Amino acid sequence: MGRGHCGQDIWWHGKLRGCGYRITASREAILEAFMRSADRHLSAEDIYISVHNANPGIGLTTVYRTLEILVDMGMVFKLDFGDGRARYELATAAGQANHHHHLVCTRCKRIIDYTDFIDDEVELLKRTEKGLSEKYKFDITNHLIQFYGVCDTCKTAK
Amino acid sequence: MGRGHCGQDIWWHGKLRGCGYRITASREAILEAFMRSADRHLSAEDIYISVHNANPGIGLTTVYRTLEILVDMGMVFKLDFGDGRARYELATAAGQANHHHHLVCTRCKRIIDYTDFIDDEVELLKRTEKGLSEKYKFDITNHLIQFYGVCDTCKTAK
DNA sequence: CTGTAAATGATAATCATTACCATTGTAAGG
DNA sequence: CCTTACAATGGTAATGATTATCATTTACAG
Ligand SMILES: [Mn+2]
Ligand SMILES: [Mn+2]
Ligand SMILES: [Zn+2]
Ligand SMILES: [Zn+2]
Repeated sequence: MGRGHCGQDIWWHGKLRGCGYRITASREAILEAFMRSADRHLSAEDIYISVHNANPGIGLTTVYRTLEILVDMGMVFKLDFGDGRARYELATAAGQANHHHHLVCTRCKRIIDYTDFIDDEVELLKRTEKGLSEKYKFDITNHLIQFYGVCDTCKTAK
Repeated sequence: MGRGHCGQDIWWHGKLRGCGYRITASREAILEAFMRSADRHLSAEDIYISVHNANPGIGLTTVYRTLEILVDMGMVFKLDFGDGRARYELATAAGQANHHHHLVCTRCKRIIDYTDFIDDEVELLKRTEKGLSEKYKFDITNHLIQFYGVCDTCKTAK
């Protein structure tokens, strides 16, 4: 298990190592950028800029490459909200603290992260996953749930 | 209500007119392409090619433009499966006959349309939509549900 | 400390999607 | 059935996010 310069465990070191990846300054900086703004949906460029403050040497290519492996490993979730660029957020499995789904305004593209699940929602998802994985022999690792509609602002704006 | 050359009603004429759009040969050809392969997830280029057989004059630009208005009108659903191009399918509301969700293999990108468990899901979705639209004042028009995992083939191929 | 393969970054290439603009076609009104 | 206004079209160029290349640097096993 990796340790930071103050001695604390770094949770993601083991994950990277376990998949045969090396621990590098770029990867650390990019993960930190994610944790610094855990509430936003970052584009590759957002991360590139965010990382540049503390570490100007990191190139955009490395950001893309790192994002790809983080997505493959399941640590980061890649999202498409239809604005022409991919968005990324730290992945959280169903049941974890800040697991959430999305409410997308098709008019103004505003995104709302919601966690107000009806209690049954998690329960049903669990059952659905079980049924699907049995019938189709899939190992299900994640899900994406988004509701589309028109937000309050866009409604009243006519 | 529009009528075909044999007298039958054309279901989508009214929808287009209702939104102030004109009935054109391109739009007819594109809708027909969708109906001709209702089971696939077509890219803009797929449609362009499909349409060219019967109507070589239609340009790719028009395909993109038509897709955009069909998506805005809610007749077509735009999907992203992470292969670098948008995919489209005829939209079906929850409750309609062939409404379905997706099972996506993150390894080989295979997509399975599934309708199993839809009844349970639809019931819960209805309640969730109601709760969300009240709390966030959204008019919800659609939803996207995808499960990600590793398919049988990719598992055994290891 | 060293050797080796992974990782990086600058740059060029790719390629899906959009912007432009001159031309054509739809359909409302007479 | 004509006219007319303007929506729609299609060819082409431009855009912009993502990838590919390749020479150089770096992590880390031994
Ligand atoms: Mn989110
Ligand atoms: Mn489908
Ligand atoms: Zn809105
Ligand atoms: Zn697969």
